Amino acid sequence: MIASVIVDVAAKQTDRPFDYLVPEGMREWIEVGSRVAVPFGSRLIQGFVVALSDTTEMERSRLRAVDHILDIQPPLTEELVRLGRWMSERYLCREITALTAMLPAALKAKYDRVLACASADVGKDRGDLSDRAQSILAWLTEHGPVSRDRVLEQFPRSESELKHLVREGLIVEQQLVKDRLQVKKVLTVYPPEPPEKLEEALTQLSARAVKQQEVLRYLLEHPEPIPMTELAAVLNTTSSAIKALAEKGWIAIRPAEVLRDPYKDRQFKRSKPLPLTEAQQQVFSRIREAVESGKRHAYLLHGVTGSGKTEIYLQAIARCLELGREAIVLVPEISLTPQMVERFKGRFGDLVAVMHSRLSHGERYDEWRKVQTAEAKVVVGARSAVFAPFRNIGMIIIDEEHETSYKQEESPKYHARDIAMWRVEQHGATLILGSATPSLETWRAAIEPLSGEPELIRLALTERVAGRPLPPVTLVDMREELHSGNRSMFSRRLREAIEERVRCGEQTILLLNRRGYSTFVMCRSCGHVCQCPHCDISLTYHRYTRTMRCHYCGYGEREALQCPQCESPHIRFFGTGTQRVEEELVKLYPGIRVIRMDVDTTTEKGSHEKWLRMFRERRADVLLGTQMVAKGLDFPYVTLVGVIAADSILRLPDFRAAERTFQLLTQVAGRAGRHDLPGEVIVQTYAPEHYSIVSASRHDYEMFTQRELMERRALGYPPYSRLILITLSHPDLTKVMKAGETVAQAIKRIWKRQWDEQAVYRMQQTADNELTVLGPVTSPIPRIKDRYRFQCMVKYRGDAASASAPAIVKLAVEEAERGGDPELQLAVDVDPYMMM
DNA sequence: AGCACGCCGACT
DNA sequence: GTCGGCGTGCTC
Repeated sequence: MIASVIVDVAAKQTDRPFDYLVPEGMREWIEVGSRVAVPFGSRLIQGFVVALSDTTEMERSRLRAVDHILDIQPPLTEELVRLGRWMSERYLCREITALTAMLPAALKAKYDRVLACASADVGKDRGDLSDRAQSILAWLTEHGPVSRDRVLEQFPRSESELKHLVREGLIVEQQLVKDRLQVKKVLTVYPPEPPEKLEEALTQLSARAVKQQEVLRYLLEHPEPIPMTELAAVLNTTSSAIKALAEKGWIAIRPAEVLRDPYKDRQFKRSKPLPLTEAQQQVFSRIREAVESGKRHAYLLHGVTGSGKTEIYLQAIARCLELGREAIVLVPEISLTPQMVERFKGRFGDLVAVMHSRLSHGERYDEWRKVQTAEAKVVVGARSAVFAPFRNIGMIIIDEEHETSYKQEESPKYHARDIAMWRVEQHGATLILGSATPSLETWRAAIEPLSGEPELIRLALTERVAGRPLPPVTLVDMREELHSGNRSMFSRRLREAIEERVRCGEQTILLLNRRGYSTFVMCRSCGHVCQCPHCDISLTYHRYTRTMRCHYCGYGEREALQCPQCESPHIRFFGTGTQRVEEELVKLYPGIRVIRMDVDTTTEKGSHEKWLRMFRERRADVLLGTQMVAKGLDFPYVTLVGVIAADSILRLPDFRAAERTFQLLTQVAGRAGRHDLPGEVIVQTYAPEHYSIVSASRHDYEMFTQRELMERRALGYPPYSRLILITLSHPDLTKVMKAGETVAQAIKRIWKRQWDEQAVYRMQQTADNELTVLGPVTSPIPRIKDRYRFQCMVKYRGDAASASAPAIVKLAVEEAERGGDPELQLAVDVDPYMMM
């Protein structure tokens, strides 16, 4: 039997399967998806089995054998292996990169080499060896098998000596492939078999050993193994009483493996399905029918904030579970709050596995294990949960479908929506994309299909549950504020509104868009802005450390006290950071209780939840923060939402800037007045007439979409085309420009060749096909870490172009790489979100 | 990506 | 004459 293996080396030359013999005894264990250790060159590395067969293209004598299998159960399914292949073609990444992205980090390989003396007397009478070699041998004899790194620590720079000793056969080297996984063990009490033996112990026990008697009686009644701390807790005693029994030999205490459960100490109130409104009911029956059909269906669930989408998800999942199938729910990282988890755990209890980045590696692995072993049937998680290794998926839900965090910005640069579409197809499952403000790509797929049937069917929820109205939105023109002499960042309107809430004990959420308004340091006398010497980016001011830092390369320097250019002392930081807003708030209303949530205050584990809990318990008047306060939060006493500067993203050089502005404003507006108290939203802006701001203030998605689609169509941007961004970087400016030119030319040439060759095929195409290359042009950040950056943008539309664009780009990039310049770096982003 | 192999200059 | 610098090419 031959196993084709994708090896754990993310390089172009090794990005293909390598064939290995499967030893006799391994045949019944090895599967497609198995993680194996294989010899590769002179080392032993990890790999994934992607195919099993009886044939190979290789000369059989040249094959080596699989060393061993690394898991009892394969971590990948056959479906996920195929998905990996597809991703590598679609996103132009290495196959191993795609496969690794599907697994918890705990399964990432760790390599270790262990050295030991070949025999005990090996160092004796070897006058031919160097002194150092002899002392290494002596040391190894004493310390036994030791990792190679440890030996090198003890004897620095002795690599060649070690190699020599191994070759001479004096030292044996063993290579290990391990994972980063730490299995958690707790001391567990094991009663004897049969437990009746304990009765004898009871008679022999001293009458004074009350606690020990209690322990025995408890174990007689509950003879299953129990963690020692838990036993001690139930009986209100300490481990010493239990240990005493173990010492007498009546019971055994052994460490046992446990799965970490990050939510084990929390009680989840069991919830029952809520009655649905008529609108909800209509939507639900459509989805239920789809799930019951067992065929692929895809829906856009377009519901205003507070329209009860989550309840529909819950009931649809319940139906899915009844049919014996599994469900995946994706939620943006930022809204994966305890509240959110509680809703799912409350309904489905232990059938739910939760996956998000705030879990430790171990916790994450254990949640993943629950899915793998089919102990869990529902996964609620952020982006990467779309790879949950289920075998019979009935439904995938992507909540807040428009969120940009579904796009991974590192390789593999996948979009969870694409992956979900692919998997739904494989499983004959139902896909639900939920949003109040669908992305334009999704909207168009539902409303304005390119040809024939729409890819998505739109289901709408236009009313909030219980008929609560959407809060009125007031736009405040900040230019007018300035003209009438108000130079503070708060308009009079917002100031009064906050004051009123504080007075009557209600709460306020304040949103500050930090992007585009970061705190740069500028000289007021000559206008000089402090910049990073390695990147073309202004430095960001950090108040507590009194430093200026570069967000791209980490460069930092002391705060400038005078202008480096004109030596004026009038240098200070600018921009509206959350800290400044907080300061001004406190100045305006002494004693006001403000919770500030931004990167600075939420890095610590659990701090995010801590702040939100504080706010929920009304121990603060104002919750002030960046984007993270805009999403998904639900606080009954919040009756005011203020947006400090609505248009800060609007000016970014990004064709999605208007869409992002609209989405953010709509989301944040939805935070007010979600319960019995009516809400109000105040939006401060310098562009009160911009359509994204006007339509958001009217809660009018269609008005926005209509206008925005017009703009996109006129400029040929997505969803009327698709993009591939190629970024090139090099320390040498001329070389990167030249490489960019090579790539652009190659793409044009290959496309033209295909076009000519496929003239017949083209005739059959109904949609017009087009593929153009923009650039090379300087990247929006022209230099990072002393490397110059250029980019080419490939823009294409039509079926034929869409089918071949990634492959064309791949060929072109390979052509540029063949130039052989090791300093040249190329990065490809298919369907990019960040144009930087 | 590692790692071995191999071919040239500076040392015991 | 050997050690060790890093350029080349391969890994089933």
